[in-house]
Amino acid sequence: MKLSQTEENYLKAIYNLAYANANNVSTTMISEAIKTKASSVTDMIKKLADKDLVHYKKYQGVSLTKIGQKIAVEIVRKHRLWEVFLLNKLNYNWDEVHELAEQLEHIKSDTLTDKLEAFLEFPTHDPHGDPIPDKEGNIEHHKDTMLSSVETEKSCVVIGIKDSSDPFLKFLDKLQIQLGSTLKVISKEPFDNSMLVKTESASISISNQISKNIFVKKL
Amino acid sequence: MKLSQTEENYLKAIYNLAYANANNVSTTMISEAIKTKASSVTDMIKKLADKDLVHYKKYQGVSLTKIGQKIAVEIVRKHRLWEVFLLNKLNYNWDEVHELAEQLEHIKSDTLTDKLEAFLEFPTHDPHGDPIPDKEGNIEHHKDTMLSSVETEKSCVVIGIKDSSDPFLKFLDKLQIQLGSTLKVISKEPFDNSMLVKTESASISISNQISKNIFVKKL
DNA sequence: TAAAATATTTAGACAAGCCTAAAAATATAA
DNA sequence: TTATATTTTTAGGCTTGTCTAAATATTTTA
Ligand SMILES: [Mn+2]
Ligand SMILES: [Mn+2]
Ligand SMILES: [Mn+2]
Ligand SMILES: [Mn+2]
Repeated sequence: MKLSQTEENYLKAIYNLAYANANNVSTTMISEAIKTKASSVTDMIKKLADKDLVHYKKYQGVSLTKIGQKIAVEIVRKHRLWEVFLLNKLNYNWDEVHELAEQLEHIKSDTLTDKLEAFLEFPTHDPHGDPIPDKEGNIEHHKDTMLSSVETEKSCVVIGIKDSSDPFLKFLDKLQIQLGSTLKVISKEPFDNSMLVKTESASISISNQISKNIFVKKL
Repeated sequence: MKLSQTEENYLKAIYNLAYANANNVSTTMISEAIKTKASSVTDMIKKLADKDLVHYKKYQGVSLTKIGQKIAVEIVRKHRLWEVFLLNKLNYNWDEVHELAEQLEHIKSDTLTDKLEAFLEFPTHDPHGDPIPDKEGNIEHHKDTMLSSVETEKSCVVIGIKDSSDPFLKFLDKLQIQLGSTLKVISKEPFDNSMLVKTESASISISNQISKNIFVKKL
């Protein structure tokens, strides 16, 4: 099945939204993710349903079919591998790779992805800590431990970023927080759920908004 | 100026045709290169002329403007750098890289091409011996010595392939002729302009059709 | 140089993907 | 349980890039 870039982008958006929200994905959610109007989404959903890539009942939202899921995961795999390439080989920063990967993920080839993966020596995670699906589409998801749920006095290691938008990544750079950073929670403020955290280089106050977006592994 | 992939492909086609033919490029030639109908070409030519990328007078064919030329060379640069990447880093063969580079050349970024070039350690030629334009668009063209014009008893080194289509490249593989191969012309057949050539591994008869498509440097 | 052949352009149509405005369905609130 | 608000779909239209068929210009041939 040969899909257009646009169709691929819809599938990926539905995949990501379904993963973050479990249930059926609404027209409006997709329209926000893709930055188009809801009416355009309805049009596309019908096309995808005709191709058996999504389950669709009018007014009830969509979910991916087996095939749709498979294709979406392939795109995610390509996206994340290209991100690794851009960071490791071309020396981009982690806040620059996403936009380029959005383009590169649509390159069509039967062999490219696997060759790229081998060249990168089979990375397991992308620059934002997201897991890279294997050739067969298997993917090892994060356990959902967020920094916000770490107890006072406990230490943890940063293993992923939930919101990997440009500004957030740049902000983390300023705090000198990166994948692999060890953080110790000094104290928590019940008032606003902010926490005082000791990084390798400083003690900083982190709002709940931020600590809810950092995946960690407790030590 | 943000161009569509299609517009970029037209500019590149015009560039290549103009380079191979010197004068104005005809509608039909473009339609054959792009594999579309002449009427579609006329439409696109008008659009490109409106954007000042080509000079166009009805029925007189087109030529690139300064800006059009600049953009075309940038695309050629990207195409050839990606071909080097695919061959050197991902271990593709020289007959497989072109199709993928056709896609990769359209990736948009202010920084990607230069970073890729640096990563590849500033290659000067692509896998088919074609010169890679530099950042400023300067390009060192082949001197046009073809194998067909080498005299009997003289030796030469293969430095480029004029027709770098799949089947021709595969054929050269079979003959064990590659970039850098040393060839010695044993004899020439005036009858059909074929030649007997000694390669590193064998003596082979080469038709004029073939010897006209191999760039060489005389020794 | 006139007729025939070929090349190019125009006219009208279509699919993909998007939009706005309006209608219909669903969800929320009184 | 109605009334109101929100979401989703439909209807109709636009742009890009393509096509076929027909008209027009240029080139070749006689
Ligand atoms: Mn990304
Ligand atoms: Mn990522
Ligand atoms: Mn090529
Ligand atoms: Mn090439």
